Amino acid sequence: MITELYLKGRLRHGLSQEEAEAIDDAIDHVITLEPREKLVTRGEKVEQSYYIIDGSMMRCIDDARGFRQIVGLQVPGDWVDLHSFPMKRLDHDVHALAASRLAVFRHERLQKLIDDRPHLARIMWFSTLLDAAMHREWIFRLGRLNAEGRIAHLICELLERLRLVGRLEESSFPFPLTQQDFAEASGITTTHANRTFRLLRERGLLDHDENTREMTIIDEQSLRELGEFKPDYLYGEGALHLNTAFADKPA
Amino acid sequence: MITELYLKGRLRHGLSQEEAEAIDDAIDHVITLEPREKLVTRGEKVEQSYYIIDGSMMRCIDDARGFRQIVGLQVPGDWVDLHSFPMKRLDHDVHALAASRLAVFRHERLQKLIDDRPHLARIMWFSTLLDAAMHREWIFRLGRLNAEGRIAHLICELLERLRLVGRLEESSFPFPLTQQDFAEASGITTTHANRTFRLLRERGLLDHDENTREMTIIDEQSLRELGEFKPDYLYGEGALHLNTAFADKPA
DNA sequence: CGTCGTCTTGAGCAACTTCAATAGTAGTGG
DNA sequence: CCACTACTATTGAAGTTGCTCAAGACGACG
Repeated sequence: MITELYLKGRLRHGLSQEEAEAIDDAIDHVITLEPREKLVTRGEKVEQSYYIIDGSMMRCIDDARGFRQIVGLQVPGDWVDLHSFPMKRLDHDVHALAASRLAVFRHERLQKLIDDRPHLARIMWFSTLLDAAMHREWIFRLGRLNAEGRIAHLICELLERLRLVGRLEESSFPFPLTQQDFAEASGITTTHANRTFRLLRERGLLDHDENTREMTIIDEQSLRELGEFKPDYLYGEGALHLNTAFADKPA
Repeated sequence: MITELYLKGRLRHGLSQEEAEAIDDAIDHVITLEPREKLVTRGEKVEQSYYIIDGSMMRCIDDARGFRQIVGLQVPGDWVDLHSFPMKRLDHDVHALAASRLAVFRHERLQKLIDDRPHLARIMWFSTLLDAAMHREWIFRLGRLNAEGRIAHLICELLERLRLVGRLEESSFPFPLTQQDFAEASGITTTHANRTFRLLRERGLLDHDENTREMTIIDEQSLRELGEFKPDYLYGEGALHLNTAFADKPA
C-alpha cells in the first residue's frame, strides 16, 4: 500500500484498513522528481495536492535579494501541500530535495473522499495542524537559539520524524541536506553553518563521512539539550488522541 | 452578533446568515481576561476553544532559561486555539495581552456543529491554515530580516490584520504591545528593540506618543519595503476562495 | 581532465547582546 | 497629596556572535 507510511508516522492507529484503502484509491497518479526540481510556485493556483512516498521536499520563501528561507521540510509519509486543498494557492515555493516519488491527489477526489468519510477530513485537518506545530517550533528555534542550537534542534527534529515513519536505521542520517540547506533553514550563512558543524564535530556530537556524505549522530542526547528539543510538539502519540478525540466517528 | 468579526475578517462572504447564527448559538459562555492573564499552559489537556470578541492574545514558547518567544498574536475575530479541538493539547502557552473578552466553545459543541454543517468544518480548517501561513511568514521574518525589518514586518502584519476586521481607524496603532513584546516576537533583545524603534522614529516612519503610549504609523509604505511585507499570505480575499472552493457546499 | 557543487578556512567588520544605570509614568496605599 | 513600587522606555560601553568577502580543497561526474 502506497500510503502505508501515513498510518505509521502520523496516525499509527487512527485509520481503519478500509479508510487506508480509500485513500490509496483516491490517488490520481504517481510522479517522480529530480533532486532540486521545483514543484509549485508561490501564488499559482493549484488543483491537486501531493503526498511523499519516497524522498524529501522543502518549502521556501525568497527574500528581496533572492536569498532563500526554508520554512518547512517534508519527509516520506508527509503531505507536501495539503493546505492548498482549502486555500487553492500557496504562500511559498515547493522544491524536491532528493529524488522523490509523490502520489498526486486531485482536489475534487479529496473532496469526494471526505464527503463520504468525515473522519478522514479530521485526519487531514490534524495533519496540517502538525505542520503548524512544527512551524511554531521553528519560530522558537530561530528566535531563541544561537547557531549551534538551531542546527542541533533541526537535526533532532529530522531524526525524530524519520524515526516515527520507520525510515531511520541506527543513527545514520541519510537526509539529503547540504550545509547550505541547513543554513537556509536556520537563518545563518553557509559559512557560519560550516563552522557550527565543525564545532559539533569537535565536541563529538556528530560526524560527517567524507566519502558517503552521510551524517552520523553520535550523541543525540547532547544535541537535544543543545537544541532545547522537546519532541512533544510532534504529537508522536497523536494517533491516540485521534482515537479518543474522534471516537464517535471511527470509520 | 458576537462572531460578527469572523465574517468580516477571515471570510467576509464565506458564511451564510444561517451558519453565522449557528456559530453564535454554539457559544457556551463568554469570559473576560485581565491584561497579561494566562489562559492555557503548554501540554495540558483542553476541552474547549476560544474566540476573541475583544482584546488580544499571544501564544508563546519559553526557552530553557525562561525567556519567552512569542510564536503568534491573535486579534479580534481570531480563534485563539482552534487547533486544540483536533489536537486536544497545545504545544505552547496562551496569554492575554490586553484586557479581553473571549467566547468559549466546548469541543463537543463544535463537533456537533460541524457534524450538522460540513461546510463549517472547512471554514474552521481554513482558519487554522491561515495561522500556519502566518507562522511561515514569521519564520521568514526571523530567518532573513534584520532587527529593523523584523519590527517593520510585524507592524505591517498587525496593521493589515486589524484593517481586515475593521479595527483600525486612521493609522493610529492602539495595539498593546510593549517594546519587550516586540522583542520577544522578533528574536532580539529588548534593548535592541528600543534602539530599532528609535531608528524608525528618526527616519520618520512611525511615532510613539509618550503620554497615550499609542503608536502612530507615519509611512506604512516604507515600513512594507523595509519588512519585505507582501500581504498575500494573509489571504485577505480568502472569502472568494472559500466561495469557489466549496461552491458545492455553500450552506 | 576540467568543471561544478560542496566543504573548508582566514581576516576584518557589522549587528546584536550583555550588563548597568537612569528616568518617566501609572497605580497603590498612607 | 505624597511616598513607594512596578513597569516601561532609554542610553552607554564593552564584548560576542555571526556576516562579508575571498580563496582554496576535494570528490563526483561527464
